[in-house]
Amino acid sequence: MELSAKYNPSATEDKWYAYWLKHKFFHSEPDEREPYTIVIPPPNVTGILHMGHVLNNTLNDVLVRKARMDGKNACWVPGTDHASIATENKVVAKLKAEGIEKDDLTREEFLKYAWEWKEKHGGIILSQLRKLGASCDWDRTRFTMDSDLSEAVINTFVYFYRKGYIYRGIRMVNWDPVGHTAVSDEEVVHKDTVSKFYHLRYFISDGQGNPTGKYIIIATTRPETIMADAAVCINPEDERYHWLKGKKVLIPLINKEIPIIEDSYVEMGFGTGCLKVTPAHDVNDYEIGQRHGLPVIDIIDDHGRLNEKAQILVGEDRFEARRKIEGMLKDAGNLEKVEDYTSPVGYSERTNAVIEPRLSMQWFLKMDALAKDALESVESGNVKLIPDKYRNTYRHWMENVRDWCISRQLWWGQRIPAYYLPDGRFVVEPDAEAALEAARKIDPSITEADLRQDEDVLDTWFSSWLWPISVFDPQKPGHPDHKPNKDLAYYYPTNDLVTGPDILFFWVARMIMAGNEFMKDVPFHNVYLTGIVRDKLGRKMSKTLGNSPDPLDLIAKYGADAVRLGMLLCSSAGNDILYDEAQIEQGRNFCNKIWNAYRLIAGWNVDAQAQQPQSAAVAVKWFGYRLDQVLEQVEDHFSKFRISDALMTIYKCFWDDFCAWYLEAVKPAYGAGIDAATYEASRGYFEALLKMIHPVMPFITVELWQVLSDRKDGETIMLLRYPQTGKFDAGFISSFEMACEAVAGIRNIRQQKNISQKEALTLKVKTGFPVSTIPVIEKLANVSVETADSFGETASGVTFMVGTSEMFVPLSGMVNLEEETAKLEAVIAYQEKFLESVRKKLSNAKFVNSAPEKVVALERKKEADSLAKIDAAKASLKALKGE
RNA sequence: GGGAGCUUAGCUCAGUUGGUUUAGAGCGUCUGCCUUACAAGCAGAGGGUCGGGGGUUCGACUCCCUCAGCUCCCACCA
Repeated sequence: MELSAKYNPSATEDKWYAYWLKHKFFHSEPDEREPYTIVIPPPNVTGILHMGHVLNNTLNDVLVRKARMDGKNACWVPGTDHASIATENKVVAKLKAEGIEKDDLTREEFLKYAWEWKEKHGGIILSQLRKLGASCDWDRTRFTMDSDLSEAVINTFVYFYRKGYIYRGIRMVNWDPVGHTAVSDEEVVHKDTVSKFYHLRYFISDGQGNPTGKYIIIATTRPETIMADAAVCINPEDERYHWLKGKKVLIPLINKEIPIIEDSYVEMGFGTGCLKVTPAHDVNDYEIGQRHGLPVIDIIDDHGRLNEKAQILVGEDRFEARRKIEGMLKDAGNLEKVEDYTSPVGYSERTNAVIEPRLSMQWFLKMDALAKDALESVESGNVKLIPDKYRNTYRHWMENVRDWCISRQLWWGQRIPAYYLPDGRFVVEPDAEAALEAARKIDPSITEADLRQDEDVLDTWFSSWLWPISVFDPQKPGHPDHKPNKDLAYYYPTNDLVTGPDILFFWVARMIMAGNEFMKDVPFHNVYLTGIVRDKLGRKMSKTLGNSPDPLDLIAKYGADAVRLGMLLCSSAGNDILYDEAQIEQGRNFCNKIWNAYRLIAGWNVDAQAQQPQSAAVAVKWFGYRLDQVLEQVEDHFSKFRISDALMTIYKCFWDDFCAWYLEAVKPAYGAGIDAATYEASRGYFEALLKMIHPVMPFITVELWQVLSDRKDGETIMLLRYPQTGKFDAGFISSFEMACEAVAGIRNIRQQKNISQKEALTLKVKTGFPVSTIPVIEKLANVSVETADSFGETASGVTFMVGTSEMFVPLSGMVNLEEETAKLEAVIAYQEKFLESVRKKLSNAKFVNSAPEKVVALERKKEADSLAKIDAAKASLKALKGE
């Protein structure tokens, strides 16, 4: 069989993915094995794959594939999130492009469009995950708006309502004027924003509504809201303004009279010390207003435009109004000055619109009890956050949590199951029928037509917090007493969750709450928090910067395995990842390395007559031990979620140990056959390595495993047991390492002296050097090794050290006396200095007395080794000089 | 404003209860090689006073204090 010198991923990936699907290798059903469960962080149903998904899902897949090969019943549940606000925005935008306004549609009509969009574009991301090799149990794919999952959400709402945790009330909420909905505190991103600080003159009223000549100056960033002012507030301690007490001032432009009030909230040192109080449009002002019984004048509508209550600039967008009112104030003589000012401004995470604090009727879920339990779950270690540093952040959040605003003024999502009677009272029931029944208990004359369901839907996270439960048993949420079905009983709690720290509170904390509430158990035990993928300059990936590559392009160019390896190489938990295409190239190069190792092995012909050369026997023995040693390290890394360390350990084992040393040591001469023992051992090692690499690089390992022997249809490497570590002889391994150092020493000499590898040399080693590995030195360095007590006439030749062993290569006529002398003198100088520092330590009584014996013994060994090296170098020097 | 974290080779990072030589890896760099598995490769080499300063200790990259720089999270100062 002719094999190309390069691995071609595109020829193999789709083929094997189809094979896996055909045989349902990813599918899991409860059985007697130990389960290993991961639920996918459900991507937005309309989302497309980006680098963050690649990182996250590669990590998930590595964990799942490893667990599967560890003999566990691995189940990775995939699915998508309906992402109410994001999806609704996309649908609105799409309709707008077609000339259809959402406002012109009924709820039903809009939802029809939305579902059409979902059917058409939804789930694209799931098919993209297949390109990446994700081993999800696709038969279990769920969507947060599947009818039974939606039911679970409604039941949960009813449950918490009956428990007294859900209430309705007028609150100052974060209004998103682009999404036309309230958003939760967590969905508001504060960013320092450059704006203007307007200093406005508010004239004192003469009591008849006319301005006197006196005025006060008020500093504000939002002059467009002055029409909603209800008072001007000063600090009661502020002597500068005592003369104002009891007076009234006039709002510029509309000349409305408002009182001066006093409240200690006002900082005397900030701004002018006078605060305009606008209860409808600022959280603090609202609270001041409450304390002083001020009216709430809401002058901004759902779209962020001034309404008729503003009296002026009606219909203008708030920012346009700000711009215009500046001129109006100036013309009217009310503008004292304008300064540049930077202040934190809240933005909507979803739409990036500036949040408008606004009073409205919303639904809230009480958080204190839920948060207390969720905090305990993490504090007790029942849920481990990896890395651990997030525990502090988590605690801080949980201890300061506020009630969760769960209603959204949207149509896409689960509609709140509250039904209003004509008189405004309401009932909360799972469906309209039950609602009617309940309503009739209040008023027997109520008919179906009298009941009106709440227009709002629930926050997306109010469905995704049930995800680890509802994907298995949608009956359970909302019914803590319901007996879990077979799946839920088997798979819950899940094992690990891989997600980004940005949704630690949105999602992770709330899943823990829901788990505690409905399952009396946490939803997972380990939360692996990835970093954010950035470009190599450290910038966040974004569409506007254009610095975000399309993962599918990368997969097409380098192969899925290369992309996976590239992402993982630099990803320690919790650290941001600086993405660089060079890492993907490294992944591709590794694929080629594996591929070519296979080409070598596959090209060997067994010679039944051939005896195993000693060099091969030594290498076979060594690599067996080495593999066990590496596996021990790999398992240790995996157990601590040090995925990139595990990966690098395997990478080096394959590239350095296996290819550079093992294969070179056992490789027969060109055209010669290989003995059967070495051949079988090599194939076995190669197969073991394929298994070790498989969780990270599923495609190439499958491709090669399938052709390594005759495989039957339905066989697969992905269900084989991961290699197990065994006892290894560490002493033999270090003897082999000494041999490798000797080889490197000779290669070095060859390079310096320009001696071809083909030219055989003699290597003299002192008695005591481990003889077992000498055949490997002879083969790899092309030398014949002689052992001797002393090197005798060493006048022409080069010495070097391997550890404390002295080595000598006779090279008549090629030795530069000065060079060799200088080298040896440098060694002696270095060692003497080192020896001095060691002896200083050893002569310190405090050190010898208080340091552990082990450490002291080590220092003594250092001393002895250093002495040996100095002696050897001095002897060589003497010989060199012919003394 | 409050809190957390980071600062180790040109780059990205390890460094696991303070002690395996005078600190490691991958990538990049430099030198020599197209040696019949692999030039996307092979062989070799160079590169760091562990951010600055102080302290604790027989011993500090590791613990404490302090200064500087960076990052993230939380936050209603108009």
